[in-house]
Parts: sequence; C-alpha cells; structure tokens
Amino acid sequence: MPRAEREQQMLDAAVQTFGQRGYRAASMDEIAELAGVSKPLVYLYLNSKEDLFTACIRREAAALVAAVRGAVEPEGAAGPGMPADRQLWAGLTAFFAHTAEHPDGWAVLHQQARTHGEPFAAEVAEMRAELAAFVTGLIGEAARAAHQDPAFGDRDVSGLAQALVGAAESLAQWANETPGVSAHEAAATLMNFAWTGLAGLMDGHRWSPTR
Amino acid sequence: MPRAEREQQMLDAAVQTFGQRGYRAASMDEIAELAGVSKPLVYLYLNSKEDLFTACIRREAAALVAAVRGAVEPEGAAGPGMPADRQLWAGLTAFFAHTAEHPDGWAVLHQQARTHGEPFAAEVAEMRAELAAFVTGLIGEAARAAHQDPAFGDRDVSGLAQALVGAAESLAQWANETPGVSAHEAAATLMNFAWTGLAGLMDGHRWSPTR
Amino acid sequence: MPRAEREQQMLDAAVQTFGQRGYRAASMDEIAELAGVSKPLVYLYLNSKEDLFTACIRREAAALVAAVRGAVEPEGAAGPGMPADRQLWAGLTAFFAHTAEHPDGWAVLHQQARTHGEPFAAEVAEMRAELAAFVTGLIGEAARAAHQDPAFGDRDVSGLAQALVGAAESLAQWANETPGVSAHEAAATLMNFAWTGLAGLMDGHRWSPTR
Amino acid sequence: MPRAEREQQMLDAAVQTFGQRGYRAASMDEIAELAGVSKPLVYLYLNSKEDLFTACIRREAAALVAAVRGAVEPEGAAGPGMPADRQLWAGLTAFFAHTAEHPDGWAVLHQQARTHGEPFAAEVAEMRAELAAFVTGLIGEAARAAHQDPAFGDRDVSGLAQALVGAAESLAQWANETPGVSAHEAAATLMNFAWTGLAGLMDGHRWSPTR
DNA sequence: TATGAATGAGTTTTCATTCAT
DNA sequence: GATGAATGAAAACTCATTCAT
Repeated sequence: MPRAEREQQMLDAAVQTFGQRGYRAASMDEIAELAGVSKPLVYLYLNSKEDLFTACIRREAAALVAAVRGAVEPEGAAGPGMPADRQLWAGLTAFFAHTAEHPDGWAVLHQQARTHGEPFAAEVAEMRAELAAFVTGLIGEAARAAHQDPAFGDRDVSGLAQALVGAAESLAQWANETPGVSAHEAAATLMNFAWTGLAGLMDGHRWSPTR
Repeated sequence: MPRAEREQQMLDAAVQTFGQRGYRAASMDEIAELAGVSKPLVYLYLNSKEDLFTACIRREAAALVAAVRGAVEPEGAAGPGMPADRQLWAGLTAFFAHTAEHPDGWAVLHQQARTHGEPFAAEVAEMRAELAAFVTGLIGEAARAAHQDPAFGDRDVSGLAQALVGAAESLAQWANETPGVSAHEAAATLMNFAWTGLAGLMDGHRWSPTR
Repeated sequence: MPRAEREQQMLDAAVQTFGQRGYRAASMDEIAELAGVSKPLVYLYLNSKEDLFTACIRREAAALVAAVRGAVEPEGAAGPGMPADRQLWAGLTAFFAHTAEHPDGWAVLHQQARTHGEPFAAEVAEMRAELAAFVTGLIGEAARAAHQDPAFGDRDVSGLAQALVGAAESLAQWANETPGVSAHEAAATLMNFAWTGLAGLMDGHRWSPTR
Repeated sequence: MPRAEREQQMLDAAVQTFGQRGYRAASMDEIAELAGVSKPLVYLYLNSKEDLFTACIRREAAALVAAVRGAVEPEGAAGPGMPADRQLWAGLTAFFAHTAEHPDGWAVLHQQARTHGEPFAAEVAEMRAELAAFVTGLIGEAARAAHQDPAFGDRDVSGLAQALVGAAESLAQWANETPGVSAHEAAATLMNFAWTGLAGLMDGHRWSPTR
C-alpha cells in the first residue's frame, strides 16, 4: 500500500480518536490499532503524538476552509459577483453542513485543539483568523457599499467578526447536538440574527447604554 | 488551619492549574504543590481528581452566574423595572468583567469542562442553560412588548439564544486575548451586533435566501 | 469509658475487619471508624497495626483454646475421668461450635495469621501446637490404655495429630460454608473418620503399600 | 526472547513472590525485577496484578492436579484396575511429592489464594473440588465393593472427603516444615490414619457419642 | 483522655517512544 | 517497508503513622 494512502488511514483514525477521547486521553496504541497498523509505523510516518495531532488539525482545518471557500466562490462562476449577504449565506450553509458531516474533525478543531496549549492553539487560531477575515471582508464590502460610516473602525469590524464566528461555532455545536436541526436552519437562524443587525448598523442604527 | 480555608486554597490552585494546563495534563502533584499542601490532603478533602475538577466547575459557575444575576437584579432596586435592553447590557457587562477578572476560571468553564466528557460537560451545560434561559427571557419579554410575531417560535428563540451566548463567549475570549479591549467595549460590540438585529427581527424584518 | 472496655471495642472492630478484608487490605481508618474512635486513639492504645493484629490473634486464640479446654475439663467434674474418645468428642464439638459462632475470629486465626509471615504465623503455630498436644495426649493415653505398640513412635503420633487437626480445620471451614451442617454433625463426621481409624491402629491394624 | 518463554519466567517469579510475601504484600516491582524484566512488560503480557495472580493459581493448580492424576492413572497401564487403596496411596504420594518440590506454588494455592477473596478463592475451590471428587470416587468405589451400608449417604461421603483433603493439606504443610519427613512417610501416615478408619466404617463400625 | 490536621513513602497502572530484526 | 519486544518516566491514589492541641 502506498505511503500516502497509509498516512490518510492513520489520520482518519487519529481524528476519530482525538475527537472522541481528547488529545491526552487518546493513546497511540488505540490510534494504531484503529488504523490497522503497528505503532512503530505510525511513528515512522508521523514522528510523534504532537506532530500527529498537528497534522490532524491542519488537514481538518484545510478541509473546512476549502468547503467554505468552495461554496462562496463556485469555480468559474459568478461567485464574486454575488451580493455580500448571499455570499455569507452560502458560506455559513457550507460551514454548518461540513461540521455536521465531520463531527470528529470539528471536535478536534473546536474543542481539542484550543484546549491543549501552544503548539496547537496557534494552528487553529490561524484558521479562525482566516474565516474571520473572510467575514470581515464581507462586512467591510457591505459597509463600503452602503454609505460608509466613518465612526465604524477596524476594531469594531474585528469585534463583530469575532462575535459572528463565535455565534456560528455555538450554533454548529447546537445543531450537532439537537436532533432535527439542519445546516439550512442553522444558517438561516444566524443570518436572521446577524444580517439584519449588521444591516441596521450600517444604516447608522447604533445601540448605546446612555439612551 | 481550618478545613474550609484549606479547601478554598486547594480550589484556587486547582482552578489555576486546570485552566492553564487542561484537565488531563494537570497533575495532582502540581496542584498540591501550588496549594502548599501534600497530595494526600487534597485527596482527603476532595476525594479524587474528578471530584476536584467538578468542585472547581461548580464554584466558578456559581460565581459567574452570581456576578451576572447581581448586575441585572441590583438588590432592592428597580432591576426588574428596567427595560430589557438595559438589563441585557448590564448582564453582559458583568459577564465580560467577570471573565476578564477570572481568566483561569473562565478557561475551566469554557474550554476544559466542555472538552472532557460527561461528568463535566453536564455540569457546565447546566450553567449555560441558565444563562441562555435568562437571555431567552429577555428576548421573549421584548418580543411580547413589541407586536408579537406568531411565526416566531420557541425553537427560533432557542437558536437565537445559542447564537448570542456563543457570540458572548467568543468575545470574552477575544477580549481576554486582545490587549486594551475592556468589558465595556465587548459588551457594546455585542449589543450593537445583537440588539439592533433582534429589534429588527421583532419588527418583522426577516432575512431569507430567496430574496 | 474505661480503657479496658475501649480496647475490647477496638479489638472487636479489628477482628471483624481483619477477618473479612485480610491483614493488608484492612486499613486502620476502617478499623477506627468501626470502633467508633479516632485513629490516634487506636495508636495510643495498641501501638501499631502489627501489634493490633497480634493482639487480635492472641485474644481469639485464647478464646478458642479456652472453649475447647472448658468443654473437655468441665469445672470440678469428672472431666479427666472420662474415656479418651468422649473427651475428644467433647473437645471437637466445642471447637466446631466456637468456630461457627466466631467466623471472623476463626478467619483471623486460620486464614489471615498464617498467611502473613513471621510475627504472626508463630503466634498461631503456638496455639495449634497446644491443640495438637491435647490431641496427642488423648491418642497417647488411649494407646497406653491399649496394648502399647512399640513400633508406634512419637513422630507417628505427631503426624496423626497434624492430620487430625487439619481435618478438623477443613471441616470447620466446610461446616461454616455449607448451610445446615451443625457443629454436632461435623464432630460426628470427624469422630467416625478418625476414631475408628485410630482405634484400629492401636489394635495393630496397619496399612502398608506392599500389601 | 519469545513471548511464551518470558511469560513463564514472569509466572515463576510471581509464584515465588506471591508464595513468600502474600498477594497484597507482593509488589509488581519486586516481581518484575525478579523476572528480570521491566514492569510495563509484565502488564503488557499479564494485564494486571489480579490477572497475574489468577494465572499463577491456574498454572499451579493444573500442575498439581496433573501430578496426582498422572500417578493414579499411569498411561496405558493397569491404573484403573488397581484396588482403591493402592490408587489413593499413589495419589497421595504424588501429592506430597509435588507440594514438597513446589513449596511456593503450594503456598499460593493453599494459603494465599484462599485468603484473598472471590476472584481467587473460586479458582482454588475448583481444584479442591476436583481432588475431593477424586477421593470421593475412591471411597464410594470401595464402599460399593464392600457390603454397601444404606445409612451411608452422600453428605457423609462429602464430609469424609473434606476431612481427608484437609488432613492431606495439613500434612503437606507439616512435611514441608519438618525436616526429614518424606512424601512417602506423609502418605503412609495419612493412609494409616484414613484408610483403616474408612475400612472400618465400611464394615459398619460407627462411633456414636451415646455409647 | 482524645482528636483534627497533616504527610512520607509506596502502590498499581499507563503511555509515548525506541530497538533489533 | 513493517513489526514484535521492550522500557523510562510519570500518573492517580492509599496508607500507616505522627503532631499540636
């Protein structure tokens, strides 16, 4: 069996094990057995537990980002030409669909990687930044399209993106746990929650504690 | 030294260690040393690592909920009389202030407890449900105050609450990590993001993919 | 509460715990709790786990020996005047009755003390020797009463006594475990098994492999 | 070194350690060192202290039973044709010889296994039952060969077998501890003690307390 | 007389990792 | 390319024992 294929088998097993047990509780023994190979082979191909986990994070992050990107920019099509809200909608739908289809991968990214300190948190922070940048771009684009509000700075946008990504993550978890909640529904909930608010913001509606 | 005091010392040390290292990576040896006692004493007072972690979760959850509640319902005052948005604002400000002041406790609740399976996830889910119910109540109250939209069901509200809590959690993390972001600012960002959107929703503004 | 009484309480608790859990598995914590006193008091009165166990062995051994002796030599009565078989019968009945009434004490003597090496094995060996000597005496008396067989030496008698005591111990265990077997029945079984054989031996019936 | 051989080394070391120290007092560290391997290897091959002890019991029990059986039923030979007393004699001789040659194994079976509760006691009870059944068979056979006494029921036979096995165990201990006592002598002592008595019983000689 | 508070030393068990083949 | 054999290091947990009061 070619090396590349064996490696994918191992990563599959690792993602499943890490996702379900957690980084520390997952043992290399279990992963090797699930992958159907001997432990030394895992080390030969992937060096160490840390490297293996990192490889899992990278693969899953890339897959998730690709799924979102692919939905927003359909190859050769009018993707970029779509209005910002439709692009956001497409991205969110893809996001929720992907996380629902790959729960172990999502658990690795969302729960395990962020929980186990530095080598890993950075890895997933990068992906998160990528998604946040994408959202930021859309919001910025929309803001530009509307009559730009000069009091609306970069940090505001950044905070809003954080909020949106956090809301999306929370809803992904909720959708995975609550039976009968589809990716479609989750995306719609979030669009309703976020887009009308954002649109209002851009129209100058601002909430302030003093009034 | 009396038992109750020693126990608090141990919990302090445990929260710090669990928050920084994670549940599995934290060793009882380290916790005991940080608390300035011997390991057997930790076991004598708190039984097991699992029980110790549970005790941490409970204490931190109770403290966080108390902080939020205390801000929303100032003793003897006009608390309940305040409009919903002011109540939400007060609660969020307290939430962000508390998480900023107790980063390890927040890490225990937000990252560690949810990552390590059943005895613990349930514990924190209870707290989350409590906060979500509080938010749901406010949204519902506001919706009732506005002209009720009959197409706006329980599940919608539940989804919105999930989104809001997730956004808050994400912003708490962001505020903790980004220097110079105050609790005030995080709360304002979230109010802007959420409240204008919610208000719009209740006025019948709905986003839909088909248009 | 006077010291002597407290000590008996502790020994009661210790015998029960040692008998049921074994010497190593029994913890001083458990014994102290069962006795209703604090651990330091146990140490104050009985010094150490080893001393406590030794005290248990001594007390139980003395009680067992006293029960047997008391049955064989009824105070002031015709005890010594009884024929050897009646004396043996009386002793065995008392032995089985006592072990049935004090299963934990018997477990301490028969199972635990012999299993845990030198300080203790010697203690119980002494008691066993005392009982064996008693039996040996009876057999010897009977042999003398019969026409002495000069080929019947001390070692033979000693071996027979060992066999008899072993048989008694085994039957005690059997009687304790098998419902419905009374001390009476166990004693009768052993008398049948042993006495007819011994009587035959003394009449010169000898078994030999060559014929 | 192949696994099977290493396992035997470990069992050898374990039997010796358990036999001399007792189950609880024996530490896995000591066993591993005596076996000349590292502790993890002991766990890899034998799972746990409990499993290791069980494996010891099984191996020693099987060896003892095989030794006795092998002596009573010499392959292809007139074994079954021998009279009951000769068969018993052969079995006892083999029993005493085996226990004398494997004192640690015998200690494991006779002292340790019975003292440490349920997973183990059952294991050794099975072996004991096997030996008792063997003895019971011989006695029954002999009884049938003689003029059957109808008042001689199953429970009587069972009690006699218990007594005989107990006597044998006690003599084995005695022979192991007393210098100069051979297996031959121990077997002869027991045959004298038991067989003449049993023979007498079958001839209707019965001992009764009332006369 | 009696105890709440405290610990040093040791237990079983697990795991990431590496040779020799 | 692949594995059976093996281990150093560390984890959670327990226990007999002692002070200070």
